[in-house]
Amino acid sequence: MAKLTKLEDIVSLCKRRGFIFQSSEIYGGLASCYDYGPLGVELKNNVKKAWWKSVVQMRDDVVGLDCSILMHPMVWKSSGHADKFADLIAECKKCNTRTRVDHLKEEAAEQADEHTEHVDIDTVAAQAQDLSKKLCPNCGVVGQFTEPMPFKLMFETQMGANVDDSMTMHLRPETAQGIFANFRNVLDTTRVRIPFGIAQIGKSFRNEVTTKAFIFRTREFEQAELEFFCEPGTDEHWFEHWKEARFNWYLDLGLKKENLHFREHDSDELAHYAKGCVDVEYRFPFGSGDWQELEGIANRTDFDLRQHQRGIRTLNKWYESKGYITRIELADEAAEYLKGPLSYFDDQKKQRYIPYVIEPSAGIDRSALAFLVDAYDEEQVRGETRNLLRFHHALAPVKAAIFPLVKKDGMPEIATNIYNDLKKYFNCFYDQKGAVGRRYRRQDEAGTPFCITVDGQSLEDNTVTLRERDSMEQTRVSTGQLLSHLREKLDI
RNA sequence: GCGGGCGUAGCUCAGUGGUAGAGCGUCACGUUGCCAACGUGAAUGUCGUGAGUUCAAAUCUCAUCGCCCGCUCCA
Repeated sequence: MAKLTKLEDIVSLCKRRGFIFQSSEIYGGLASCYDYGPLGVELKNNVKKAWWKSVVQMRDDVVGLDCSILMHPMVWKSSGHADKFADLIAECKKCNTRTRVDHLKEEAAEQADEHTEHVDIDTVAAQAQDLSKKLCPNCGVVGQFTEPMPFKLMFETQMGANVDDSMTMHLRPETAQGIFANFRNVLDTTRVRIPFGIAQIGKSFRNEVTTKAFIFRTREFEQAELEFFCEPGTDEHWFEHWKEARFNWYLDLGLKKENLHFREHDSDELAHYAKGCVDVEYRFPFGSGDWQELEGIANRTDFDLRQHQRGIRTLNKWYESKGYITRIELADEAAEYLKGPLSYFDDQKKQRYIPYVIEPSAGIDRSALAFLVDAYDEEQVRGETRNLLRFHHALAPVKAAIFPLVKKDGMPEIATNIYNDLKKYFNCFYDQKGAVGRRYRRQDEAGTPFCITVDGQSLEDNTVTLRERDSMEQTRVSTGQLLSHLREKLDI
C-alpha cells in the first residue's frame, strides 16, 4: 500500500520525479505558484486530453471553445464577480483569528453558517460594521474585532501601454463566463440544438485570501468546465446525467472507488444563482485524510444568460462611467427578457426561452494530483521496496521505454530503431545505461506501463521482451507485431 | 495576515561559534547480463535571502522570502 501519509511526502515525490516544482524556486519561490516538470506536463496534458475526449469528442452534443483570459470588464459586472467576488474579513484582536464578517454571529447564536454569499464589497464596506456584539468563533471573545478588511478575489491588470488611457481589466476567475459570452456565437455558427454543451479548458485566477495546500488551492489554476444548456424543466435530468458521467470519468481513469465520493451541498450553502450543487471529492492521504473537492457540478439555472442580457443593456452606462464598473448599477431585466439576445428558439415547440445550465467544473491541477497520489504504490519484491505509479495507460506520461539489454552486439541499434518507430505514435523513452533491472525500476517510478528489451534472442528471431509495469511479467513479442500489440494494450 | 512547526547536495537528513557531512540518487570506467548487483572513481552547496553581533556564523540576533499544520477558502 501507498505510504504517502503527509503532504510533504507528496511534494517530495513530485519534485524528485520531476512532476511539480515550486515556481521561481531559484529566487526563493513565489507563493502559491507551481511549475510542471517534464513528467508533470505529460501527466497534466493527458488529464486534459482525457477530459476533452470524454466531454467533447465522444459526445455528439458538446462542442469546444477556447476563450481569451481577458474579457470585457462588463462580463464581470454582469456575472456578479466585480461586485460580489470579494470577502470582508475581520480579525479578532484577542486570538488573531480571521473570520469572514458574514460568518460572524452574535453572542449565544448558533454556529455560523459554513457557506454564504460573498459580500457586495462597495456597499457593505461602506456601511459601518457593528461588530461590537459579534462573537469570535475561535476564542469566544465578544466585540474585539479589527475594522473589516476587504479582499478582492479577482486579479487586476491594465490593458493599454499608455498609462493615461489604459483600462483596468480582470484576469478571469472562472472560464465559464467566456462560454456564456460566446453562447450566441456558437448557437449561430455550429447548428447545435438544445440540449447541448460548450466545453473549455483553461487557466483561471483567484486572489485567494490564503492558499497553502501545495497545488490544491493556488491563485493561478487550470479548470475544465462544461456549460450544458438545456430546456428549463429538464435541468434535473441533466444534472443527474452529468453527476454520473463525471463521477465515472474519475473511476474509469483509475481512481480507487473508496477514495471518491459525492458531497451534496445544503441549500443554505448554495451560491445565489445555483439551484443545486454537488462536489466530487477525493480522499487525499495527507492530514486527517480529509475529503477534498476535485469538481463541482452545479445547476446554474438561467442566471448567467439573463445577467448578461442585463449587462448588454448597461453598456452605455458603463461608457459614461468611464469604466468604473463598481460604480454603476446593472440595468433592470427587460420585461421581454425571455426573448432577449441570449434566448433560444425551440423549433419543435415553437417556443422561446432562456436555457438552464448544468455546469460540471473540474480542477485540472487537483485532478492530476489525485491521479498521481492514487497511483502511487510501494511493494516488496525480493526484500526490496519497489516504488511505482500505477497510472491508467491514458494518463501515463511515458507509454513505453525501450532498452537494449546490454550496450553491445548490435542491441542498441535495434532498440534505437524500435524507439524511432514507436515514438511516432506515443510518448516513448530510450535508455541504454546501466543494469536493466535498474532501468525497469526507474520506469516504474515514472509510471511507464511497458518496457521493451532487445536481448540476445532478438538478434536471432526478431522478438523482444515486453515487460509489464504492474505485474512485472515478461512476454516475447515479435518486432513486427510490437506496434499493433502495444496500441491495442494502450488503447491508442 | 495571525499562531505553531520548518528551510543544509536532486531527495531524506546529521551538523548548536572554529576547514561543509552521510545515505540514497546522478555521472564515468570495469565487471555482470532480465528486475534498485558489485568494485573504483567523479560531479553537485550563494547552508532560503539580506543585514547585524563576533577574530570567526550553517550555528547567535533582526528583517525578509518560501513550505507545512490551523483559522479561512474552494475548481
